[in-house]
Amino acid sequence: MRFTLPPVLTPLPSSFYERSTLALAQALLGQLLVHETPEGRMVGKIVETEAYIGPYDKAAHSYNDRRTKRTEVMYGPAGVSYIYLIYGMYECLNVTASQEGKPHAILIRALEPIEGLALMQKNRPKARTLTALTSGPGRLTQALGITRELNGHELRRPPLYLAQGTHTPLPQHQIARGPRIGIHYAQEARHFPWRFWIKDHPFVSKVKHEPREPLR
DNA sequence: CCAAAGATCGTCT
DNA sequence: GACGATCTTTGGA
Repeated sequence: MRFTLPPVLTPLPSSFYERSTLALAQALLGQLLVHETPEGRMVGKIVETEAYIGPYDKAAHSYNDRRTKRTEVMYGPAGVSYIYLIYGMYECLNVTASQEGKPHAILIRALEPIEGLALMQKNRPKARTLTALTSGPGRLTQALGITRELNGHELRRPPLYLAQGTHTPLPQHQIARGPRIGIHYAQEARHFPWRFWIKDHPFVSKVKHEPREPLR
């Protein structure tokens, strides 16, 4: 580890979430996701996000006001976890956004591991490279041990919360944006540039990178 | 009740 | 680049 985090991290306040969904998707870049478990604390820096803006976004679970048991937390206040199972196998973590009644959410797509690397590896024995540990929405939840049990959790207290990153907010020139991943079915919405990532960051998912160091 | 599809990932060719 | 794993959610009969 290149640097050490303080033993106590302070959760971001609720005011952090009070901004437009697209602004929040960018503000989340560089912030820390913290999961405290009996086995230890794991911390990752958020490097990639995607916004889902319910009512008029065909890629969103809440499109066309599809209010169901699953999407219920999207309709609540901002700063709450929305965690669902995808493809019968992987959990995806979102942060709810916008005001109550507006079903917006931001998918966390990739992290850079900051603390608890050994525990993450234990949680994800299939990862053969360092980036395969947390680069992808299904990968990062597995690495940090985040499951649907934490759905609906307010992300301002243990065991799962967000904390301020060291160089945030990031300067605009370090932020890239483009179409979202894996939503080919969403017709016109698949072109919306609602995916954000830290430019040239090696942990961003689904892009060509330099060859990886093997992870033993 | 049943069928279909999915905000993914690892493995194999 | 293709394919299968795996199971919940959803919508329609």
